[in-house]
Amino acid sequence: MYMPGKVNCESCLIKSCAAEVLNKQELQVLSANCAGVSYKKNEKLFQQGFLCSNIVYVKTGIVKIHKTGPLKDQILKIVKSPRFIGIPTVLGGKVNHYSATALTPATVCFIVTDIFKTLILRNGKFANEVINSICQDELNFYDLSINQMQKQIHGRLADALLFLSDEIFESDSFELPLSRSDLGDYIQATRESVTRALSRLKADGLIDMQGRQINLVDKKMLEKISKLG
DNA sequence: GCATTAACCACAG
DNA sequence: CTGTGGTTAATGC
Repeated sequence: MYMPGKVNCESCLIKSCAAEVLNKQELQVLSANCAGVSYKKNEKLFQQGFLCSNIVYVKTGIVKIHKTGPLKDQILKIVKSPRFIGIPTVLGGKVNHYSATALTPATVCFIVTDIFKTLILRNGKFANEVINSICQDELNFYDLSINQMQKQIHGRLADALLFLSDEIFESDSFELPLSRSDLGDYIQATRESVTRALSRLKADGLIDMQGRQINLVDKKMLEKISKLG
């Protein structure tokens, strides 16, 4: 997982919306306090309960945000690059309240916390972008929560498949980056229930599936299941 | 009661 | 890591 490298934020092609509004001098400061790191699949970017020293910007790859509760691990959300993760931790505390793990190979920039805070204080536009992304996150999370609370397993699974298809892969056919058990941690079900629910979808001809290769055949129907719960 | 849902357990590839 | 089957507790007619 180690391969820290210098980065140049000015010429970075995958700048965040927030970094987009920084001026030249600010970008130079950012570059000087930013380190690029590559991760392999299943490597942890940071871990719950550990001191957090940096803010994380995911440049490429897909990452899961997860947290160990009283009983088991739960996946809070799956995010696609480019995206900041861990802003609430940086602004709200010193210890990670959750973990982040790469689901695919990923490249990441670590930004020194103090620099991030300084940019927020100095540049209103930057702060505004950061707030926007936090708000978006919160609204999305409300939706996710309410859906998970009120739907039963078929609805939750349909939600997850549609989410992966629409938001993450932007394709009807993709390879699941999660094991059955992980998928269970994501939709609040056991791995057995996930297996059965997936088999059911396959048997009913709504999806095609070989191992982790998924092809959404009847999206309309999946949306219906998602709606009806 | 009876059916449905989904977790738990055990065993097998 | 997955799939399957039997069992079981909770919930709703």
